[in-house]
Amino acid sequence: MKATIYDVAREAGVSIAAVSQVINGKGKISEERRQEILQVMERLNYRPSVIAAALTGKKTYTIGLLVPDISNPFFSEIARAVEDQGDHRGYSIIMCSTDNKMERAERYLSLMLQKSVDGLIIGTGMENKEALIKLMKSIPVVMVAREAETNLAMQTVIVDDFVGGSLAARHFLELKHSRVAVLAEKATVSSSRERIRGFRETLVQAGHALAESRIKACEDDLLKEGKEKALELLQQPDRPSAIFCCNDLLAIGTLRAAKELGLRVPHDVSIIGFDNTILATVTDPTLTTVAQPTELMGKMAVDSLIQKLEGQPPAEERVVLRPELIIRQSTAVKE
Amino acid sequence: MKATIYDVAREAGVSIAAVSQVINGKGKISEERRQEILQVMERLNYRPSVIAAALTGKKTYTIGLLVPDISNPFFSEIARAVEDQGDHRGYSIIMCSTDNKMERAERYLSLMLQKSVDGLIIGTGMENKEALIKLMKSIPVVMVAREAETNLAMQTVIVDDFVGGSLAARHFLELKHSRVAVLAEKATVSSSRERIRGFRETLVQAGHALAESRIKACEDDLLKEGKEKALELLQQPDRPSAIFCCNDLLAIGTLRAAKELGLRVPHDVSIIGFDNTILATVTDPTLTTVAQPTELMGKMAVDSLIQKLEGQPPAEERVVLRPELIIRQSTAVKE
DNA sequence: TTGAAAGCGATACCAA
DNA sequence: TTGGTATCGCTTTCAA
Repeated sequence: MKATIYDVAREAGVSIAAVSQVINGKGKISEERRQEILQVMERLNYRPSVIAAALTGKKTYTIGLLVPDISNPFFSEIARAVEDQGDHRGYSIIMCSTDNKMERAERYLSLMLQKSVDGLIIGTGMENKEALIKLMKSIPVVMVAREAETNLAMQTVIVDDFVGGSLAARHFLELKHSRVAVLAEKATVSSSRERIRGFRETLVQAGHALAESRIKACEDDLLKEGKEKALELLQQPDRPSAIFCCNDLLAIGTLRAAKELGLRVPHDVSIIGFDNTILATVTDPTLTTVAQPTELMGKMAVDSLIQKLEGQPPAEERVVLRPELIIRQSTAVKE
Repeated sequence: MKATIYDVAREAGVSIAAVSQVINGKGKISEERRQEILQVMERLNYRPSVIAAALTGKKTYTIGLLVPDISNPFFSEIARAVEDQGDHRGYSIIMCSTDNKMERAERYLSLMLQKSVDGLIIGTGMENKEALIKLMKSIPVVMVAREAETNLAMQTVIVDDFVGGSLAARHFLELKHSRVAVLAEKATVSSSRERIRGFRETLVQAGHALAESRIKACEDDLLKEGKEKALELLQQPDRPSAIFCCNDLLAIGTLRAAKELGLRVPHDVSIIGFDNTILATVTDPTLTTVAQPTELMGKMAVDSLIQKLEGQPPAEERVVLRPELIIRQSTAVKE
């Protein structure tokens, strides 16, 4: 069996209180006793139980991370950054893929609460405002890469999606594309909405319109549905000469649709993605995409959460990072 | 504050024991009382604390998952499968990226033990045999996608890496390539070793050799180092006409190296990857690769672990799945 | 069928 | 400085 604090105390001939003190480095203890106890701990290969400590009010040093899908490269990159910074600060990460399903998200949230995680990093939509508000009363939360759907004050680390969409539109305009379309995630995904808004507004300012029929949204399997919807867009009368995709996965679906229709990218149709995941660098052609500072976002989210956990003065509430357009081969001047 | 079992008991006018019984559905309780208590629990929005329950000997319903890197698509796909099946069976997943560093792995392991996870799924190398043996005495472990480096009996869900390497070699041979090279992960990674062994053996049986100088290994950043080492291989005198890469990331590095040298794939050099991640489907050209049944592996690892946790008769100890060669565009008959 | 009480492993307060 | 002890929230005998 694993050694407990009692075993250590007995072996060392002291009280458990003494042992607890050396574990936590608090209280007064003679250096002599401390060393003795330390040795016994070593000998017994003793490791204090986080569970037991948590029961007395200490933290579990565990953070819950909610994302739509850990196997989506964007989120696995976020997850890696979160894990690294968490580890660095002494916290472990429990991962939860919600598939953008509110039901899954809520089940996971309730579970995280039961498991007494110290805090939550949420990178998935939270449509249920009330649930979020209630949640925040019981546990510190920071949003990452997604906006909270409430007007509640809450820590958020995000990229400026509006600007991101605008960047994409401007690039298309510079390349003389005005007959454009958008492939997005479903409307409940806040980041997609903002990206579209930025995209459209920039278009409108330049005197162009973006009809609703030129926007298609995908529910679930981004790759598969993305291709299907892209196929629809590319077969519309007066085919768009450029498509803005709200993430790299969708852009790949579009790439495939174009190929299937015998359209050349960027010659016949230009494509812009979003996220700048590893995928964007390996496709054929490589993807012009709007980059998010993934690593930084993960790191800042963790720091922001831990700051809250440790009761330090909250830092900036909203951190809005700048997206950046990475121009590769999937975009070109309109023929 | 969160409601506790005491709150429920008081509100319902019963003892905490009674409440505990309805939580766990054990013991004898009149249906009437049960309903009353259930209602109070509902009203107080009571959720039993996993922490407290765990302290009394129950499980934490948490599994630790160790992989080299959660942002490597192969492992994020495994992770997703593990998470889904875990969730399905009522378990949460704590993720740990080890970067194939024994030091990180051991730190994480000790941490998982302190956090009282119920079991471990290990998908990263465990070079330290003794540590592994000791580990297995204190907690159920199943290996996934990696062989344990001990002769200890342990649950393992793996693909036949030897056959995988052999599949690659056979494909090259059929395409008349005999001047071949290998790009691998470092020698401590068991899967790479086996793949190379299978590759070489098949080559040898066909009367060809594979010189040590034709094998390069990467330590860390697979993409970056992969490209560097591939560059070296492709600049050797008597340049290899085909390269077998031990995973898709390395294959992409090789693709880049080839491009940098102005070599066309597959015209000038054929490339085979391993894993069949999403990456293999989007590259230019798309990658011929050896596929692993990722989803199945994740699922089986979880089932196997939970079976152990729940003290059921252990199923098969070693599950060896068959890899499959997926032929795409990165391989062709030698000129 | 119900409840009192003894742990589980650690923390922290209070005496000594 | 040290140690005794109540406590955290829950499970589990064991009597009643």
